[in-house]
Amino acid sequence: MSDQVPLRSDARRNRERILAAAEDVFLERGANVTLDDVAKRAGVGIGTLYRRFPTREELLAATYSARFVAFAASSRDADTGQDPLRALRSYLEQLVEHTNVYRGLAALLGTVLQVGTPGCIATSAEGRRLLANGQAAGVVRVDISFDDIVCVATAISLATEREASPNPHIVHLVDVFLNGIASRLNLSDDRFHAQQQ
Amino acid sequence: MSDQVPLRSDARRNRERILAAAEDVFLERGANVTLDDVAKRAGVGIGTLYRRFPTREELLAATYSARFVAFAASSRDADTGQDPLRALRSYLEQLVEHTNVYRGLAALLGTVLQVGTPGCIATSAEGRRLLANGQAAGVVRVDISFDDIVCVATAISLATEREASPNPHIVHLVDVFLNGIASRLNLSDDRFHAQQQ
DNA sequence: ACCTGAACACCGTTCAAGT
DNA sequence: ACCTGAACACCGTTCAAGT
Repeated sequence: MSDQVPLRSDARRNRERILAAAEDVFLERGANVTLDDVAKRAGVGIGTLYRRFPTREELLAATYSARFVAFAASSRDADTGQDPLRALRSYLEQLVEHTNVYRGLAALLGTVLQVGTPGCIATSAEGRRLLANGQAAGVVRVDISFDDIVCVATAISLATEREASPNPHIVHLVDVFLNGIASRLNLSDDRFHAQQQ
Repeated sequence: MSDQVPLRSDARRNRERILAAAEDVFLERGANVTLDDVAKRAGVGIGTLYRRFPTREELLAATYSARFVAFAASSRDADTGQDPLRALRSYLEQLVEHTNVYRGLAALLGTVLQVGTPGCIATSAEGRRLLANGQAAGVVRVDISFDDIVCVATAISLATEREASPNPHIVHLVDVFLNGIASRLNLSDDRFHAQQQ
C-alpha cells in the first residue's frame, strides 16, 4: 500500500545504503546507537534517513525484514505437522535467538513486530499459525493469544540478550513458559517427548 | 554499609525532598522523566540529586523502597503456608501491579531490584522464600530460579503497563506463567483451586 | 522529488565556585 | 561537607536551501 509508488533511482540506492549501514552498525553496537552514525556510515544526510525511516522501530524492522522472512520460511518448512508443541517450542527458541542478534532489540520487539514489514508480517503469521495448530490439536491452551507469545519472547530475550549464542538458558526459559513453573505432578514430561522420536 | 555515616542535616533534608519530588513526578509522568524536573520540583540543584543518586535506577529504587517494604511484609503476612502455589501467584500479581505504578519502570525492574535498597532486598527475599516453599512442597519445578521469576514479572509488566488497574490481564498472564502455555491435558486445574476454598 | 546539514531543542553529567 | 547551576557533550528532529 505505502510502497506502491516506485522511488527515484538515487532514492532507492540511498535506501539500500542505509539498510546495509544499519545492519553493520546495529550488529556492532546494538539497536540503540545514534542514527547519526548509521547515516554517516551510509554516506547520506541524516535528513534522508529520517525521510525513509521516521522512527527507529521502522528502521529496525526494515533492517530485520530479510532475516525475519527467512526465519518464518524455515520454521514453516521444518514443521512436519507431527508435533505442534515441538514446532511452537522451536519457533520461540529461534525467535529469541534472532531477537538477540542486535543487543537492545529485546525491549523493542513488540513495537518492531507491529511494523508492517514483510518480515514482521511473515513472522507474526507463522507464530499465529503454530499457535492455532497447537490449540486445534488440544496441546496448547485456548486462552493464549499471539500477544502472549510475543510477551514471552520479549521476557526471555531481555533476560538473555547479553549471553552467548547458542544459549541453553533460552531453551530452559522457553520450557518454563511452555510447561509452566508449576510441577506437572502426576503428568510425566514423557507425554511430550514421546512423539519426537 | 554505605549509609553508616550520618548525613549533615541539610543534606538529609534535601535527600528527603528529592525522594518526595521523585515520587510525585514519577507518578505523574512515568519513570523516564528528565531528572532536571525532579530536582526543580525538589527545589535543589541538579548536582545535589546526582550526588545522592548517581543513576536513575538508584533514585527509582530509593523512591520505591518504602512501597516495596510494605509489599514484602504484606505478602509474608498473607501467606498462611497452606498453598505455596497460590502464595506465589499472589506475589507475582502484586509485584506486577506495583511495578506498573510508575509507567516505564517495567523495563528497569531487573536493574532496580538489584539495587541494595531495603525494599529491593525485602522483595527479593520474599520472592526467594515463596519459591523455595513451593519447591519444597513439590508444587514448583526445582529448576526455576528467582531470576526466572523476575524475568516473567518484567514481561508481564511490559505487556500491561499501559492498562488500567486492577487488571485481569495480569491475572491471566501470571496464570500462563505458572501453569504454562501447554495444556495440562488430563490434569484438571481443580487440583490447584481445591485448596483455596 | 529528493538530498543535505545547519540549527534548534532537549537531556545527562561534570565541576569550578561558593557557603 | 555540601550545594549550586553554568558549561559541556551528545542526541533526536526539523526545515530552509539547494540540486
